[in-house]
Amino acid sequence: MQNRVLLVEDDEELRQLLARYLTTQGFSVREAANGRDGLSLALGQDCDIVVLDIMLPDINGLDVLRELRGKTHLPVILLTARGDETDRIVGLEVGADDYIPKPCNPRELVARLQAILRRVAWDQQADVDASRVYGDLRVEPDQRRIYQNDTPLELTATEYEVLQVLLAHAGSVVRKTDLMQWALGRRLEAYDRTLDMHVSNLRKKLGNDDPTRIETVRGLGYSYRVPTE
Amino acid sequence: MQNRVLLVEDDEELRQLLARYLTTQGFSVREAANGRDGLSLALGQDCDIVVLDIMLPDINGLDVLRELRGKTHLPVILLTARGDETDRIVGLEVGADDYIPKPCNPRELVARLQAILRRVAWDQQADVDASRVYGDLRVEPDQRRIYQNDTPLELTATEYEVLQVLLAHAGSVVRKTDLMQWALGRRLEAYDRTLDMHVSNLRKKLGNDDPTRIETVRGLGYSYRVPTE
DNA sequence: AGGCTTGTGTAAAGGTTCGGTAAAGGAAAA
DNA sequence: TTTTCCTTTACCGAACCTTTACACAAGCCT
Repeated sequence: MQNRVLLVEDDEELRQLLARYLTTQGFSVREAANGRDGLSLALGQDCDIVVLDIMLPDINGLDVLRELRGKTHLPVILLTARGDETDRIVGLEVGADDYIPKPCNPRELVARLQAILRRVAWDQQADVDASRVYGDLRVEPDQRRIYQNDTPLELTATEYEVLQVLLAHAGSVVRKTDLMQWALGRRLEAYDRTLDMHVSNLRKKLGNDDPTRIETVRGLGYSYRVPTE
Repeated sequence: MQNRVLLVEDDEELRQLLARYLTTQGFSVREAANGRDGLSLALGQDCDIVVLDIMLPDINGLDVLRELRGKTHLPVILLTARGDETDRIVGLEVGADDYIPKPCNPRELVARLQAILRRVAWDQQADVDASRVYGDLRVEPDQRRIYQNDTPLELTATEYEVLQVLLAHAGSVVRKTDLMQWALGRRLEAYDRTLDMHVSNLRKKLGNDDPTRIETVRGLGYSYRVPTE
Protein backbone atom coordinates (compact mmCIF):
# COMPACT_ATOMS: atom_id res chain seq x y z
CA MET A 1 0.00 0.00 0.00
CA GLN A 2 2.00 2.90 -1.32
CA ASN A 3 1.16 6.44 -0.37
CA ARG A 4 1.10 9.04 -3.13
CA VAL A 5 2.71 12.41 -2.47
CA LEU A 6 2.36 15.48 -4.64
CA LEU A 7 5.43 17.71 -4.39
CA VAL A 8 4.85 21.34 -5.39
CA GLU A 9 8.21 23.11 -5.36
CA ASP A 10 9.86 25.34 -7.94
CA ASP A 11 13.48 24.77 -6.91
CA GLU A 12 14.44 21.97 -9.29
CA GLU A 13 17.29 20.72 -7.14
CA LEU A 14 15.43 20.54 -3.85
CA ARG A 15 12.43 18.97 -5.51
CA GLN A 16 14.43 16.17 -7.03
CA LEU A 17 16.31 15.60 -3.80
CA LEU A 18 13.10 15.22 -1.85
CA ALA A 19 11.43 13.20 -4.57
CA ARG A 20 14.28 10.74 -4.59
CA TYR A 21 14.33 10.42 -0.82
CA LEU A 22 10.58 9.98 -0.59
CA THR A 23 10.76 7.28 -3.23
CA THR A 24 13.35 5.36 -1.25
CA GLN A 25 10.99 5.62 1.73
CA GLY A 26 8.23 3.90 -0.16
CA PHE A 27 6.20 6.83 -1.40
CA SER A 28 5.09 7.29 -4.94
CA VAL A 29 5.83 10.89 -5.95
CA ARG A 30 4.22 13.33 -8.41
CA GLU A 31 5.88 16.66 -9.03
CA ALA A 32 4.80 20.16 -9.97
CA ALA A 33 7.06 23.20 -10.42
CA ASN A 34 4.44 25.91 -9.96
CA GLY A 35 1.16 26.65 -8.28
CA ARG A 36 -1.07 26.25 -11.31
CA ASP A 37 0.19 22.78 -12.14
CA GLY A 38 0.17 21.83 -8.49
CA LEU A 39 -3.42 22.86 -8.10
CA SER A 40 -4.67 20.92 -11.07
CA LEU A 41 -2.72 17.83 -10.11
CA ALA A 42 -4.00 18.03 -6.55
CA LEU A 43 -7.55 18.30 -7.78
CA GLY A 44 -6.93 15.43 -10.15
CA GLN A 45 -7.66 13.14 -7.21
CA ASP A 46 -4.83 10.70 -7.43
CA CYS A 47 -2.62 11.62 -4.53
CA ASP A 48 -2.97 11.20 -0.78
CA ILE A 49 -1.09 14.22 0.50
CA VAL A 50 0.48 17.42 -0.81
CA VAL A 51 3.82 19.00 0.09
CA LEU A 52 3.45 22.62 -0.91
CA ASP A 53 6.12 25.32 -1.08
CA ILE A 54 4.83 28.75 -0.12
CA MET A 55 7.18 30.65 -2.42
CA LEU A 56 6.16 29.76 -5.94
CA PRO A 57 6.76 31.60 -9.23
CA ASP A 58 3.13 32.10 -10.18
CA ILE A 59 0.51 31.71 -7.45
CA ASN A 60 1.42 32.08 -3.77
CA GLY A 61 1.33 28.77 -1.95
CA LEU A 62 -1.16 30.09 0.57
CA ASP A 63 -3.52 30.97 -2.26
CA VAL A 64 -3.10 27.53 -3.73
CA LEU A 65 -4.02 26.16 -0.32
CA ARG A 66 -7.07 28.38 -0.04
CA GLU A 67 -8.24 27.34 -3.49
CA LEU A 68 -7.71 23.71 -2.60
CA ARG A 69 -9.61 24.01 0.67
CA GLY A 70 -12.61 25.30 -1.17
CA LYS A 71 -12.91 21.97 -2.85
CA THR A 72 -11.25 19.22 -0.87
CA HIS A 73 -9.83 18.26 2.48
CA LEU A 74 -6.72 16.69 1.01
CA PRO A 75 -3.92 16.84 3.60
CA VAL A 76 -1.34 19.56 2.95
CA ILE A 77 2.11 20.19 4.44
CA LEU A 78 3.59 23.61 3.79
CA LEU A 79 7.26 24.30 3.09
CA THR A 80 8.10 27.68 4.59
CA ALA A 81 11.17 29.83 4.78
CA ARG A 82 12.86 29.31 8.13
CA GLY A 83 12.05 32.00 10.63
CA ASP A 84 8.95 33.25 8.95
CA GLU A 85 6.60 32.60 11.81
CA THR A 86 3.69 34.55 10.42
CA ASP A 87 3.47 32.56 7.19
CA ARG A 88 3.41 29.38 9.21
CA ILE A 89 0.67 30.26 11.56
CA VAL A 90 -1.39 31.82 8.82
CA GLY A 91 -0.85 28.64 6.84
CA LEU A 92 -2.24 26.51 9.63
CA GLU A 93 -5.13 28.87 10.08
CA VAL A 94 -5.96 28.75 6.38
CA GLY A 95 -6.18 24.99 6.60
CA ALA A 96 -2.78 23.39 6.27
CA ASP A 97 -2.19 20.29 8.34
CA ASP A 98 1.41 21.09 9.12
CA TYR A 99 4.42 23.03 7.97
CA ILE A 100 8.13 22.40 7.72
CA PRO A 101 10.76 25.11 7.71
CA LYS A 102 13.15 25.03 4.76
CA PRO A 103 15.77 23.70 4.34
CA CYS A 104 14.20 20.63 5.80
CA ASN A 105 15.48 17.42 7.21
CA PRO A 106 14.11 14.74 4.87
CA ARG A 107 13.71 12.30 7.73
CA GLU A 108 11.55 14.81 9.51
CA LEU A 109 9.47 15.39 6.41
CA VAL A 110 8.84 11.67 6.19
CA ALA A 111 7.97 11.47 9.88
CA ARG A 112 5.45 14.27 9.47
CA LEU A 113 3.97 12.80 6.32
CA GLN A 114 3.52 9.51 8.12
CA ALA A 115 2.01 11.20 11.15
CA ILE A 116 -0.66 12.88 9.07
CA LEU A 117 -1.37 9.88 6.88
CA ARG A 118 -1.65 7.73 9.97
CA ARG A 119 -4.11 10.18 11.47
CA VAL A 120 -6.20 10.12 8.30
CA ALA A 121 -6.16 6.34 8.19
CA TRP A 122 -7.15 6.04 11.85
CA ASP A 123 -9.93 8.51 11.56
CA GLN A 124 -11.44 6.90 8.51
CA GLN A 125 -11.32 3.50 10.06
CA ALA A 126 -14.63 2.39 11.50
CA ASP A 127 -15.13 3.38 15.11
CA VAL A 128 -13.01 1.33 17.40
CA ASP A 129 -15.08 0.22 20.31
CA ALA A 130 -13.77 2.48 23.01
CA SER A 131 -16.13 1.26 25.67
CA ARG A 132 -14.79 0.39 29.09
CA VAL A 133 -16.19 -2.15 31.50
CA TYR A 134 -16.10 -2.05 35.32
CA GLY A 135 -18.00 -4.93 36.80
CA ASP A 136 -21.65 -4.46 35.92
CA LEU A 137 -21.02 -0.95 34.59
CA ARG A 138 -20.06 -0.14 31.02
CA VAL A 139 -19.01 3.31 29.82
CA GLU A 140 -19.87 4.19 26.21
CA PRO A 141 -18.18 7.51 25.48
CA ASP A 142 -19.63 7.76 21.96
CA GLN A 143 -23.13 7.57 23.29
CA ARG A 144 -22.18 9.41 26.43
CA ARG A 145 -23.97 6.79 28.41
CA ILE A 146 -23.15 4.39 31.18
CA TYR A 147 -24.92 1.05 31.21
CA GLN A 148 -25.64 -1.04 34.27
CA ASN A 149 -26.20 -4.63 33.21
CA ASP A 150 -27.04 -3.38 29.70
CA THR A 151 -29.66 -0.92 30.95
CA PRO A 152 -28.65 2.68 30.41
CA LEU A 153 -28.45 4.83 33.53
CA GLU A 154 -30.38 8.08 33.25
CA LEU A 155 -27.54 10.43 34.11
CA THR A 156 -27.26 14.16 33.67
CA ALA A 157 -24.21 15.58 31.93
CA THR A 158 -22.41 16.32 35.18
CA GLU A 159 -23.32 13.02 36.76
CA TYR A 160 -21.90 11.26 33.74
CA GLU A 161 -18.63 13.17 34.11
CA VAL A 162 -18.34 12.48 37.82
CA LEU A 163 -19.04 8.78 37.58
CA GLN A 164 -16.85 8.44 34.57
CA VAL A 165 -13.89 10.01 36.38
CA LEU A 166 -14.46 7.80 39.41
CA LEU A 167 -14.56 4.74 37.18
CA ALA A 168 -11.41 5.74 35.34
CA HIS A 169 -9.71 5.71 38.75
CA ALA A 170 -11.62 2.71 40.04
CA GLY A 171 -10.05 1.28 43.15
CA SER A 172 -8.15 4.40 44.12
CA VAL A 173 -9.22 7.51 45.91
CA VAL A 174 -9.98 10.60 43.85
CA ARG A 175 -9.51 13.73 45.90
CA LYS A 176 -12.37 16.17 45.92
CA THR A 177 -10.29 18.96 44.44
CA ASP A 178 -9.28 16.73 41.54
CA LEU A 179 -12.76 15.38 41.02
CA MET A 180 -14.03 18.92 40.92
CA GLN A 181 -11.39 19.99 38.43
CA TRP A 182 -11.73 16.96 36.22
CA ALA A 183 -15.47 16.52 36.18
CA LEU A 184 -16.80 20.01 36.76
CA GLY A 185 -13.86 21.92 35.32
CA ARG A 186 -13.46 24.38 38.17
CA ARG A 187 -11.80 24.84 41.52
CA LEU A 188 -13.29 23.47 44.68
CA GLU A 189 -14.15 26.41 46.89
CA ALA A 190 -14.92 26.30 50.58
CA TYR A 191 -18.49 25.39 51.50
CA ASP A 192 -19.19 24.13 47.99
CA ARG A 193 -21.40 21.09 48.36
CA THR A 194 -22.06 20.58 44.69
CA LEU A 195 -19.94 17.48 44.42
CA ASP A 196 -21.53 15.87 47.44
CA MET A 197 -24.90 16.37 45.85
CA HIS A 198 -23.88 14.81 42.58
CA VAL A 199 -22.40 11.84 44.38
CA SER A 200 -25.53 11.51 46.46
CA ASN A 201 -27.68 11.52 43.34
CA LEU A 202 -25.37 9.05 41.64
CA ARG A 203 -25.66 6.66 44.56
CA LYS A 204 -29.41 6.80 44.26
CA LYS A 205 -29.32 6.06 40.56
CA LEU A 206 -26.83 3.24 41.03
CA GLY A 207 -29.25 1.52 43.37
CA ASN A 208 -29.43 1.66 47.11
CA ASP A 209 -28.95 -2.09 47.35
CA ASP A 210 -25.25 -1.39 47.43
CA PRO A 211 -24.64 2.05 48.92
CA THR A 212 -20.89 1.59 49.09
CA ARG A 213 -20.11 1.32 45.41
CA ILE A 214 -18.93 4.88 45.76
CA GLU A 215 -17.02 4.88 48.98
CA THR A 216 -16.48 8.03 51.01
CA VAL A 217 -12.95 8.63 52.22
CA ARG A 218 -13.44 11.16 54.91
CA GLY A 219 -11.32 14.27 54.50
CA LEU A 220 -10.08 13.18 51.10
CA GLY A 221 -12.64 12.30 48.51
CA TYR A 222 -14.39 9.35 46.94
CA SER A 223 -13.39 6.02 45.55
CA TYR A 224 -15.27 3.62 43.30
CA ARG A 225 -15.02 0.17 44.84
CA VAL A 226 -13.63 -2.10 42.18
CA PRO A 227 -15.71 -5.27 41.81
CA THR A 228 -14.07 -8.33 43.33
CA GLU A 229 -12.72 -10.65 40.67
CA MET B 1 -19.66 23.06 23.26
CA GLN B 2 -15.95 23.61 22.87
CA ASN B 3 -13.00 21.41 22.21
CA ARG B 4 -11.52 19.77 25.24
CA VAL B 5 -7.77 19.77 25.74
CA LEU B 6 -5.88 17.72 28.28
CA LEU B 7 -2.68 19.46 29.34
CA VAL B 8 -0.01 17.16 30.80
CA GLU B 9 2.84 19.33 32.08
CA ASP B 10 4.68 19.30 35.39
CA ASP B 11 5.87 22.90 35.36
CA GLU B 12 3.10 24.56 37.31
CA GLU B 13 3.75 28.00 35.90
CA LEU B 14 3.85 27.02 32.25
CA ARG B 15 0.82 24.80 32.65
CA GLN B 16 -1.29 27.54 34.13
CA LEU B 17 -0.09 30.00 31.53
CA LEU B 18 -1.10 27.70 28.70
CA ALA B 19 -4.32 26.68 30.40
CA ARG B 20 -5.35 30.25 30.75
CA TYR B 21 -4.49 31.10 27.17
CA LEU B 22 -6.28 28.08 25.79
CA THR B 23 -9.34 28.97 27.81
CA THR B 24 -9.42 32.46 26.32
CA GLN B 25 -9.23 30.81 22.92
CA GLY B 26 -12.39 28.87 23.59
CA PHE B 27 -11.00 25.53 24.67
CA SER B 28 -12.06 23.74 27.78
CA VAL B 29 -8.94 22.62 29.61
CA ARG B 30 -8.20 19.69 31.89
CA GLU B 31 -4.82 19.52 33.62
CA ALA B 32 -2.46 16.85 34.91
CA ALA B 33 0.92 17.40 36.54
CA ASN B 34 2.44 13.99 35.90
CA GLY B 35 2.35 11.07 33.54
CA ARG B 36 0.24 8.79 35.68
CA ASP B 37 -2.58 11.26 36.15
CA GLY B 38 -2.29 12.30 32.53
CA LEU B 39 -2.64 8.76 31.34
CA SER B 40 -5.66 7.93 33.41
CA LEU B 41 -7.34 11.20 32.51
CA ALA B 42 -6.65 10.69 28.83
CA LEU B 43 -8.11 7.20 28.99
CA GLY B 44 -11.00 8.04 31.23
CA GLN B 45 -11.93 11.61 30.69
CA ASP B 46 -13.19 12.08 27.24
CA CYS B 47 -11.16 14.89 25.83
CA ASP B 48 -10.52 15.68 22.19
CA ILE B 49 -6.77 16.17 22.17
CA VAL B 50 -3.77 15.88 24.49
CA VAL B 51 -0.83 18.25 24.89
CA LEU B 52 1.92 16.13 26.42
CA ASP B 53 5.24 17.24 27.84
CA ILE B 54 8.03 14.74 27.23
CA MET B 55 9.93 15.52 30.43
CA LEU B 56 7.72 14.44 33.29
CA PRO B 57 8.59 13.59 36.90
CA ASP B 58 7.33 10.02 36.88
CA ILE B 59 6.77 8.39 33.50
CA ASN B 60 8.53 9.65 30.39
CA GLY B 61 6.15 11.39 28.00
CA LEU B 62 7.07 9.05 25.18
CA ASP B 63 6.11 6.08 27.32
CA VAL B 64 2.84 7.73 28.17
CA LEU B 65 2.29 8.13 24.45
CA ARG B 66 3.15 4.51 23.74
CA GLU B 67 0.79 3.34 26.45
CA LEU B 68 -1.93 5.59 25.08
CA ARG B 69 -1.43 4.36 21.53
CA GLY B 70 -1.99 0.82 22.67
CA LYS B 71 -5.53 1.74 23.49
CA THR B 72 -6.69 4.77 21.57
CA HIS B 73 -5.96 7.04 18.66
CA LEU B 74 -6.59 10.19 20.62
CA PRO B 75 -4.66 13.05 18.98
CA VAL B 76 -1.46 14.00 20.84
CA ILE B 77 0.85 17.00 20.52
CA LEU B 78 4.23 16.66 22.23
CA LEU B 79 6.04 19.44 24.05
CA THR B 80 9.75 18.90 23.51
CA ALA B 81 12.91 20.64 24.62
CA ARG B 82 14.11 22.92 21.89
CA GLY B 83 16.89 21.45 19.80
CA ASP B 84 16.25 17.86 20.72
CA GLU B 85 15.61 16.64 17.22
CA THR B 86 15.74 12.95 18.08
CA ASP B 87 12.98 13.12 20.65
CA ARG B 88 10.78 14.87 18.16
CA ILE B 89 11.18 12.48 15.30
CA VAL B 90 10.91 9.50 17.61
CA GLY B 91 7.78 11.08 19.01
CA LEU B 92 6.19 11.30 15.60
CA GLU B 93 7.25 7.79 14.80
CA VAL B 94 5.77 6.46 18.03
CA GLY B 95 2.46 7.99 17.04
CA ALA B 96 2.30 11.63 18.04
CA ASP B 97 0.41 13.89 15.66
CA ASP B 98 2.74 16.81 16.10
CA TYR B 99 5.28 18.38 18.39
CA ILE B 100 6.07 21.86 19.58
CA PRO B 101 9.47 22.93 20.85
CA LYS B 102 9.49 24.54 24.29
CA PRO B 103 9.22 27.37 25.13
CA CYS B 104 6.34 27.61 22.78
CA ASN B 105 4.39 30.40 21.25
CA PRO B 106 0.85 29.96 22.55
CA ARG B 107 -0.63 31.24 19.33
CA GLU B 108 1.24 28.56 17.46
CA LEU B 109 0.04 25.91 19.87
CA VAL B 110 -3.53 26.98 19.22
CA ALA B 111 -3.00 26.97 15.46
CA ARG B 112 -1.62 23.45 15.63
CA LEU B 113 -4.40 22.23 17.90
CA GLN B 114 -6.95 23.62 15.49
CA ALA B 115 -5.18 22.09 12.50
CA ILE B 116 -5.30 18.62 14.02
CA LEU B 117 -8.84 18.92 15.32
CA ARG B 118 -9.95 20.13 11.92
CA ARG B 119 -8.29 17.17 10.28
CA VAL B 120 -9.97 14.75 12.66
CA ALA B 121 -13.34 16.38 12.12
CA TRP B 122 -13.00 16.23 8.33
CA ASP B 123 -11.86 12.67 8.28
CA GLN B 124 -14.61 11.44 10.50
CA GLN B 125 -17.07 12.99 8.13
CA ALA B 126 -15.55 11.39 5.03
CA ASP B 127 -17.84 8.48 4.28
CA VAL B 128 -20.77 10.01 2.48
CA ASP B 129 -20.90 8.69 -1.07
CA ALA B 130 -22.62 5.34 -0.96
CA SER B 131 -26.27 4.79 -0.22
CA ARG B 132 -26.85 3.71 3.35
CA VAL B 133 -29.74 2.17 5.24
CA TYR B 134 -30.72 2.87 8.84
CA GLY B 135 -33.83 1.05 9.88
CA ASP B 136 -36.67 2.46 7.78
CA LEU B 137 -34.51 5.28 6.42
CA ARG B 138 -32.35 5.09 3.32
CA VAL B 139 -29.89 7.79 2.28
CA GLU B 140 -29.27 8.25 -1.45
CA PRO B 141 -26.39 10.73 -1.73
CA ASP B 142 -26.56 10.80 -5.53
CA GLN B 143 -30.11 12.04 -5.47
CA ARG B 144 -29.61 14.00 -2.25
CA ARG B 145 -32.70 12.32 -0.94
CA ILE B 146 -33.64 10.29 2.06
CA TYR B 147 -36.38 7.68 1.81
CA GLN B 148 -38.59 6.51 4.63
CA ASN B 149 -40.01 3.10 3.77
CA ASP B 150 -39.33 3.85 0.07
CA THR B 151 -41.23 7.15 0.18
CA PRO B 152 -38.96 10.15 -0.28
CA LEU B 153 -38.95 12.67 2.55
CA GLU B 154 -39.58 16.25 1.41
CA LEU B 155 -36.45 17.75 2.89
CA THR B 156 -34.81 21.07 2.19
CA ALA B 157 -31.11 21.14 1.33
CA THR B 158 -30.06 21.94 4.88
CA GLU B 159 -32.40 19.45 6.44
CA TYR B 160 -30.94 16.79 4.20
CA GLU B 161 -27.44 17.66 5.35
CA VAL B 162 -28.36 17.66 9.02
CA LEU B 163 -30.16 14.35 8.90
CA GLN B 164 -27.49 12.82 6.75
CA VAL B 165 -24.79 13.75 9.26
CA LEU B 166 -26.84 12.44 12.16
CA LEU B 167 -27.41 9.18 10.31
CA ALA B 168 -23.74 8.85 9.43
CA HIS B 169 -23.10 8.87 13.17
CA ALA B 170 -26.18 6.92 14.14
CA GLY B 171 -26.01 5.77 17.74
CA SER B 172 -23.35 8.30 18.72
CA VAL B 173 -23.81 11.78 20.02
CA VAL B 174 -22.98 14.47 17.47
CA ARG B 175 -22.02 17.66 19.21
CA LYS B 176 -23.72 20.83 18.08
CA THR B 177 -20.45 22.45 17.03
CA ASP B 178 -19.64 19.51 14.80
CA LEU B 179 -23.11 19.22 13.40
CA MET B 180 -22.99 22.90 12.57
CA GLN B 181 -19.63 22.58 10.89
CA TRP B 182 -20.49 19.47 8.95
CA ALA B 183 -24.02 20.24 7.90
CA LEU B 184 -24.10 24.05 7.72
CA GLY B 185 -20.40 24.60 7.03
CA ARG B 186 -19.88 27.32 9.60
CA ARG B 187 -19.04 27.74 13.24
CA LEU B 188 -21.65 27.64 15.94
CA GLU B 189 -21.91 31.05 17.53
CA ALA B 190 -23.59 31.85 20.80
CA TYR B 191 -27.36 32.28 20.66
CA ASP B 192 -27.56 30.68 17.22
CA ARG B 193 -30.73 28.61 17.20
CA THR B 194 -30.60 27.63 13.56
CA LEU B 195 -29.72 24.04 14.26
CA ASP B 196 -32.47 23.63 16.81
CA MET B 197 -34.94 24.82 14.22
CA HIS B 198 -33.77 22.41 11.58
CA VAL B 199 -33.92 19.55 14.04
CA SER B 200 -37.36 20.61 15.12
CA ASN B 201 -38.54 20.65 11.50
CA LEU B 202 -36.88 17.32 10.82
CA ARG B 203 -38.68 15.74 13.73
CA LYS B 204 -41.97 16.92 12.30
CA LYS B 205 -41.21 15.48 8.89
CA LEU B 206 -40.02 12.21 10.35
CA GLY B 207 -43.40 11.77 11.96
CA ASN B 208 -44.43 12.70 15.44
CA ASP B 209 -45.37 9.12 16.13
CA ASP B 210 -41.81 8.65 17.24
CA PRO B 211 -40.48 11.92 18.60
CA THR B 212 -37.30 10.39 19.92
CA ARG B 213 -35.72 9.23 16.69
CA ILE B 214 -33.53 12.26 17.06
CA GLU B 215 -32.60 12.32 20.67
CA THR B 216 -31.53 15.50 22.45
CA VAL B 217 -28.44 15.19 24.60
CA ARG B 218 -28.68 18.23 26.76
CA GLY B 219 -25.61 20.44 26.78
CA LEU B 220 -24.00 18.46 23.98
CA GLY B 221 -25.95 17.83 20.85
CA TYR B 222 -28.15 15.29 19.16
CA SER B 223 -28.04 11.60 18.49
CA TYR B 224 -30.01 9.51 16.02
CA ARG B 225 -31.41 6.56 17.89
CA VAL B 226 -30.17 3.46 16.19
CA PRO B 227 -32.98 0.94 15.59
CA THR B 228 -32.93 -1.76 18.23
CA GLU B 229 -31.58 -5.03 16.91
C1' DA C 1 -18.06 10.59 78.73
C1' DG C 2 -19.27 14.85 77.14
C1' DG C 3 -18.73 18.63 74.31
C1' DC C 4 -16.69 20.73 70.28
C1' DT C 5 -15.28 20.85 65.55
C1' DT C 6 -15.24 19.32 61.12
C1' DG C 7 -16.90 16.73 57.33
C1' DT C 8 -20.68 14.34 55.01
C1' DG C 9 -25.74 12.90 53.55
C1' DT C 10 -29.64 14.59 51.59
C1' DA C 11 -34.24 17.02 51.02
C1' DA C 12 -35.95 20.97 49.28
C1' DA C 13 -35.82 25.46 47.38
C1' DG C 14 -33.68 28.76 44.07
C1' DG C 15 -32.18 30.25 40.02
C1' DT C 16 -30.00 29.73 35.66
C1' DT C 17 -29.28 27.70 31.47
C1' DC C 18 -30.88 25.18 27.66
C1' DG C 19 -33.90 23.39 24.15
C1' DG C 20 -38.67 23.39 21.62
C1' DT C 21 -41.21 25.90 18.69
C1' DA C 22 -44.32 29.66 16.73
C1' DA C 23 -43.92 33.51 14.24
C1' DA C 24 -41.65 37.20 11.99
C1' DG C 25 -37.86 38.78 9.17
C1' DG C 26 -34.74 38.32 5.44
C1' DA C 27 -32.33 36.21 1.71
C1' DA C 28 -32.18 33.57 -2.27
C1' DA C 29 -34.28 31.04 -5.90
C1' DA C 30 -37.88 30.52 -9.34
C1' DT D 1 -42.80 39.09 -8.23
C1' DT D 2 -43.82 35.15 -5.76
C1' DT D 3 -42.21 31.31 -3.45
C1' DT D 4 -39.22 28.78 -0.80
C1' DC D 5 -36.13 28.38 2.52
C1' DC D 6 -32.86 29.89 6.16
C1' DT D 7 -32.25 32.64 10.18
C1' DT D 8 -33.59 35.45 14.05
C1' DT D 9 -36.51 36.66 17.75
C1' DA D 10 -39.23 35.74 21.59
C1' DC D 11 -41.45 33.18 25.00
C1' DC D 12 -42.19 29.16 27.61
C1' DG D 13 -41.29 25.13 30.08
C1' DA D 14 -38.23 21.75 31.58
C1' DA D 15 -33.87 20.11 33.05
C1' DC D 16 -30.56 20.49 36.15
C1' DC D 17 -26.76 22.71 38.71
C1' DT D 18 -26.12 25.05 42.97
C1' DT D 19 -27.31 26.71 47.45
C1' DT D 20 -29.36 26.35 51.81
C1' DA D 21 -30.59 24.06 55.81
C1' DC D 22 -30.64 20.64 59.03
C1' DA D 23 -29.27 16.11 60.73
C1' DC D 24 -25.93 12.93 61.67
C1' DA D 25 -21.26 10.79 62.10
C1' DA D 26 -16.39 10.86 63.00
C1' DG D 27 -12.46 12.47 65.13
C1' DC D 28 -10.30 15.29 68.77
C1' DC D 29 -9.75 17.55 73.07
C1' DT D 30 -10.12 17.92 78.04
